[in-house]
Amino acid sequence: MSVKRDELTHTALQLFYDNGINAIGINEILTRSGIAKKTLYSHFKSKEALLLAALQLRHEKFISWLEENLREATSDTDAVNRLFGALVRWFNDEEAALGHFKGCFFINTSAEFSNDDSPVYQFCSQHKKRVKEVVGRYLRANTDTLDTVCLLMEGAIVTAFVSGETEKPSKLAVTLLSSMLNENK
Amino acid sequence: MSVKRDELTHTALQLFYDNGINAIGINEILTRSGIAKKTLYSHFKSKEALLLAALQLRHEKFISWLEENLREATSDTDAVNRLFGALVRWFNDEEAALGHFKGCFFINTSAEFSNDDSPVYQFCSQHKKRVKEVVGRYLRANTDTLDTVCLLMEGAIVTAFVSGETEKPSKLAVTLLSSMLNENK
DNA sequence: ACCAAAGTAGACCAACTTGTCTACTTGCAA
DNA sequence: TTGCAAGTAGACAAGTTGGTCTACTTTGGT
Repeated sequence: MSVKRDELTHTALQLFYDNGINAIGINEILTRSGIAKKTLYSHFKSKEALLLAALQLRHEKFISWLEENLREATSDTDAVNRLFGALVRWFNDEEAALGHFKGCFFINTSAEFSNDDSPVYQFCSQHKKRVKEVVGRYLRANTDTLDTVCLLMEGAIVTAFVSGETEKPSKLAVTLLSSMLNENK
Repeated sequence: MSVKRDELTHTALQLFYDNGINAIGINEILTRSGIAKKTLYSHFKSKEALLLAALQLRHEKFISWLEENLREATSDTDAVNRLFGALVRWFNDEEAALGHFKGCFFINTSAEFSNDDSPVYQFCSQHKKRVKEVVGRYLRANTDTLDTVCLLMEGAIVTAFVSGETEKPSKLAVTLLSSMLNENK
């Protein structure tokens, strides 16, 4: 695809993630990226279309980051350790691939587009499903365990974001899941 | 205080919670409440001041709802049951006191005011602390257990909001916490 | 009955919103 | 070399934003 299109999507993602969608106008994205308005509207039919592209980009970044961190997991316990270890690094801005931590872009965006049949909300919802699928691929345990892992993950992300607790929740999650996994052996 | 002030705060809370802060203009709040602009600005010095009042109102509503649901708890396990039972009812719009479920107002608002030293963000952060305090008052268990309860609670709220899963996460949380509480006996 | 406080309606302001359009300039391929 | 797609700058439209202000009306306590 076009390089300008990519630049726009990147800039949009950065600004949207940092400030929220409604707080950022199209003009700011243009100034920041140094691209003309006409060019933007030749690639995207509206601000919402640009937002969807930004969400797609973030989705891809997040999924590959996740996959990279789980790829070499040797057991369920190991996978859980790797997952929450990676999350803690993300919360502490030590994961360059994800940028400065500002919570989950999809949760944040849902808050501004919470209408059930908005494509934006649906994309966010879908993203969460996909994340669960990826995590599930690295867990031999049953579905309940997978659901629990994801539940704790959401909790950890939100707690890191609004309470600034970047370490403890993940530690608790790991010990909890470890004992859960050992039981079922 | 003034009745007009209260009406404004109520209307603002409803609209802000349903649509997000930046998506709602002052004029919409005025039309919906049938109150004049001058009156608004005689009670609040800015939109942000009105938002803070709405947050305060929601905070009070939420805390008393929580307290009412936990008040008669007879044990830690019972408290956990009551807590997650109440949450599920909230997710399913069966708790009139909290209105139509749209996730956690404080998480949602943080997404739009994520600057660390914004008073809005700080209020949201504080709210979470207070919630933990209240829950803690009904748990004899140690701090780690309290933290775990809150972690699972955040996870359940977010999952209900973006994935529409209103029952299962809470069920999982309850069984998890039950076995945790029995162990430590 | 009176008067001040508190309300009303809505004009107005300057800045900003998304999106369209014109007119001009590049860079590249046939 | 020509021609065209893809870019540029930015004026412009039409509407919305938060907030101020004037002029008028209602209300409740003494």
